[in-house]
Amino acid sequence: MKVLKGDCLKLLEQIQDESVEAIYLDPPFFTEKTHKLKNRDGSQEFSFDDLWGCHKKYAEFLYQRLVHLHRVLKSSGSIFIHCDATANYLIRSLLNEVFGPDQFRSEIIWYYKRWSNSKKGLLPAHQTIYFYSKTDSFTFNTRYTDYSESTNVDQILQRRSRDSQGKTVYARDEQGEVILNDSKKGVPLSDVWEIPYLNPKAKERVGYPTQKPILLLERIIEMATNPGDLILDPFCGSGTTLVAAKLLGRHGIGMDISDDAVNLTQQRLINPIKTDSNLLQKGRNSYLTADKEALALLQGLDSIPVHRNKGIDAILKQQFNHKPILVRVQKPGESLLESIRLLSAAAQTKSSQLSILVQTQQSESISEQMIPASIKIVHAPLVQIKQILHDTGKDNAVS
Amino acid sequence: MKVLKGDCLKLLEQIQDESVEAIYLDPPFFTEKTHKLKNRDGSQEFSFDDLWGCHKKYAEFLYQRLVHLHRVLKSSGSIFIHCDATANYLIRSLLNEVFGPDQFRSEIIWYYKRWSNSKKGLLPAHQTIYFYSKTDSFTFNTRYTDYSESTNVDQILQRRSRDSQGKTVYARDEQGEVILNDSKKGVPLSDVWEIPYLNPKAKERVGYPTQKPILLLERIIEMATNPGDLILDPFCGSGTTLVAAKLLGRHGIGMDISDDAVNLTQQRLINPIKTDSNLLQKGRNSYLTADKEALALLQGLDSIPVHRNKGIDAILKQQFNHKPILVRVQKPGESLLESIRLLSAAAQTKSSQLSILVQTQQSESISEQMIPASIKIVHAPLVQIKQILHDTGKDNAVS
DNA sequence: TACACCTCTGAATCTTCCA
DNA sequence: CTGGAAGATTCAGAGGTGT
Repeated sequence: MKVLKGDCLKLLEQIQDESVEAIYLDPPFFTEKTHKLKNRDGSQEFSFDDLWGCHKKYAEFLYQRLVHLHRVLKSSGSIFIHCDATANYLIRSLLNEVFGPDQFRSEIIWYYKRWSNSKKGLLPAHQTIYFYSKTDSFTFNTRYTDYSESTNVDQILQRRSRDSQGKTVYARDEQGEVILNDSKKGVPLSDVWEIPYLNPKAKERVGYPTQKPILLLERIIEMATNPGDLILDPFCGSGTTLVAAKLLGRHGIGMDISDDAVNLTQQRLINPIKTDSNLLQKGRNSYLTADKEALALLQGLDSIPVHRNKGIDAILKQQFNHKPILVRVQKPGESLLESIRLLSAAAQTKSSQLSILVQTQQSESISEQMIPASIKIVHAPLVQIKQILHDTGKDNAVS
Repeated sequence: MKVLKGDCLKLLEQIQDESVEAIYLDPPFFTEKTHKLKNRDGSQEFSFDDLWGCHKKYAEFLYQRLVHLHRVLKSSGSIFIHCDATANYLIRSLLNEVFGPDQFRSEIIWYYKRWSNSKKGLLPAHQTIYFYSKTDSFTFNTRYTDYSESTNVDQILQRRSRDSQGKTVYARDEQGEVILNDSKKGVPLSDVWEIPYLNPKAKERVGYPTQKPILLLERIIEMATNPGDLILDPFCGSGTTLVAAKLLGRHGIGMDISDDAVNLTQQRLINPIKTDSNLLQKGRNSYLTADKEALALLQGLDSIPVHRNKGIDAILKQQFNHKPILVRVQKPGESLLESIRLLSAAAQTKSSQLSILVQTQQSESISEQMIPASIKIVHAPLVQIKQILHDTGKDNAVS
């Protein structure tokens, strides 16, 4: 691991041709003031130079460095450029210029959930990483994702058979459930990655403005290099790339023009802290306490699903007496009284004055007095249907 | 709804300045190959004339049209351009030129799950839509989504304030009790949208190469326009934009240079929109299909699921008078009477003497006489809950 | 007009508490 | 003591407000 201080343009001169397996960079973006619009009537002939406009300086800056980066890359090497939303199109053109359009591999979308704000418009929740290789024979380790994470993929993994008309259909067992394929290889990683944003509470955080999650870099490094390979980050900032490289047994060279960045990086390399994302490790589904079946019963209702809370499955968006309206769906094998108890407890802590319990199981009749006034009970279709069958059965003794 | 045949450059001249609220376009992509796709029965063939010799020619082609599109847009209007991965950076530059970089609103990422393992590298699974507005005061209807699974909604409901050190803490009243927030709407929609790719088997599919899911268009239209507004699609293709616009009560103008596209669009607009309507409703409830939704309501019932379009969703294993007991779940956007009619018809052919209808929508009260004796109606939780809210609202005039 | 400061916000962690 | 659930905390980014 080497961390060099200075402008990477100069520092790169010391790096040998074709010596680096992978490059990751998150170049600084110069925010320049907007340029004026020219004639919009379309009368004038279109010129490509216009597109560059005032960004010429920045383009030049990056272009020079990209040329060097291309030079030091091995023929099996790849480059990953992390882009600002305002500059990605610019960087893309430069990459096409330096690496060639044929060497474009992927436009990786890193997306995440984030705090919202009152912005008018869509909440920005992704960043772009361009992936180019130097030649067509580039190092690439295919990575598979767990297919169980996504229900859509489940469908793809369903076993197929032919129906009576000879059409391909999904195979189903006697219960009508789909049968899954045996293959457990998983789904090849796509170019859309959900990786949690570096959380405000994460210990991994070192306070650097554009700090990236180690998990993001790990994925890139594992994908494009093998252990022992050399990785270069010409704008290393807080040094996440090098930390990830070290954790994965790769070599690394970092460069930054700022003293602080270089110091920070060296410090982090001595004692790398990586917060294992609970979310990523266990998967989103591990948080779900309000199970799918329960929420399905509430479909169409204007409600907020509630997880991480045993007593309730949802809160209505509507309020009652300025207090939340809680909803619980009776769970299988749970007595009605137990349901009422759990819901009552939740209602108390949330000072709710109106709660709704969806009864899903037929039960012993319980006295009205055992139901708190603030709890209303509604019946799942199943319960009502069974009641109907029971009633008609009495009249009409045929099963 | 108007569908015009011809090059949109010419056709746009007929459109008044500042008369359109939103524009969606999916311009022909820059590819060397021609898009050709046979209709499923092989009878018809669609083709694009999208052989652009070089980038410059393509850029010029698009630039001229963008200038006109900018002109016809109202000052509160927005434009959405659907981009191919190979051309998005180019289109982005053109938009900056014509609309101005300050009018960039979002880079929308539409992603979907796919299955393929043929390629070395990452599986492409997204497309980009650029969202620019004409001015800063653009029409925008915020849409809300669920909170993340890892979010403790319970906490979100509590009001917060700052303590003496300026740290954020929960607000408490004099008794030390937490103060609750007003009702929450959820999280504003982000710029990353997961929308399933058009299933090759979907009925929606009409055989046009780049057809987009109607759900995608629905989201854009609802976001950027209000009912009665005018929407323009200068490369309307199979007409999904216009269909979505019509279903949402907006006006629309479509243009396409191909006879096939214009005919197809007109056909889709004239034809009963029922299929589209169903699909539109289907998409509204995140990822559950109408089938699954219906089954969810019937969970735990000892029944045999039945394929759709036969008036029924399930047949109970139990019988009544040695005849099957049929179950139908009222579909979104379907009136109760319509449901009864469909179920009755099915009951007749199956000579069922007892059928059950699960009412999922609140409805006008209908007289008992309109319900055949053999049909029993049960209520989905949603209906019962709305009734409770209605009743308590009357007693307790606080929302 | 320009700018500093305050307010509001949701994700996902960290911390505490309880059985 | 331990594991897990419930509760608390932090940050960044946009808008609003006041000087």
